[in-house]
Amino acid sequence: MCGRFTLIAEMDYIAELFEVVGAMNISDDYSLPAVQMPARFNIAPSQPVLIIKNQIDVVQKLKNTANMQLAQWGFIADWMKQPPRSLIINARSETALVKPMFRGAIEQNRCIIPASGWYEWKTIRGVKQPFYMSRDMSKTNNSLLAFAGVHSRFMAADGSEIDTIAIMTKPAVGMLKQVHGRMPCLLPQDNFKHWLDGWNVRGRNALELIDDAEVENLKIHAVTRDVGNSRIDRDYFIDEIELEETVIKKPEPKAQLSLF
DNA sequence: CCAGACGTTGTT
DNA sequence: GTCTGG
DNA sequence: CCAGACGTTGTT
DNA sequence: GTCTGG
Repeated sequence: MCGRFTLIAEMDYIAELFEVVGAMNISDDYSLPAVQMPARFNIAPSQPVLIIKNQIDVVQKLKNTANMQLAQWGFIADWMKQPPRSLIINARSETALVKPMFRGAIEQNRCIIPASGWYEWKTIRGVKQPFYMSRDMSKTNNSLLAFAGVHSRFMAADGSEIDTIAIMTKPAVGMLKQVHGRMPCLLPQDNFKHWLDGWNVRGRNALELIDDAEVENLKIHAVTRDVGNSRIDRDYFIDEIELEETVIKKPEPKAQLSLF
């Protein structure tokens, strides 16, 4: 699945990638970047994430064009009176069309979450070893990935509003299966516009925009277990480490003794 | 009819 | 084991 | 997603 | 809001 990721690119570079959908990252008075975000090597659930979504309630000239903004990672449906007791960080693409929680958002409130890569943990001989998935720059000239997401504006009991998102997931394909059974849904740049168009593209058609071709251009490597602590964000979290060292150091767990 | 849920992930 | 915080 | 807490008392 | 269980 996708429960931790990175976004390392310059905001200008991200904005450039999303110019195809009209996202410009400028404020309403055109004087400043609308959103700034430092390089992030450990984006965790509950934190603010950068998203691209279509504007539906702004001035007419920007109606249904995309913009960049921040949203909280942890989906809260707009009809909920209270946030769910545990964070909803993912939405299964296989079932989102029929789930009460996601049905509205997959039809009308789709968004894109730009990412430089993501982490998955695999338990190897009792050690929870994180791996980092990112683009292999020898196979592509664009470092950014685009996760498919759903968005919801939640109004809390006190009247305050927050934008929330979940990242869509699907069964892992190709080499990703070696590490984990599920993966984030990826969108090619050509499909950004349709994915975001909740007016003209129905949910079932939007799901067909998810594309596995990008997996061929990914690389996977083991990284430090320090990344598990979401309170820490350091650039070395994405550095490749030798898997043997971390796994071999730990003693083999006691063999399971048969009771019979 | 009302009350209560509404989600995902993993499981050496 | 289970919940909370990030 | 993982890491870390998980409790009470009385207290200058 | 909408569905399920009782």
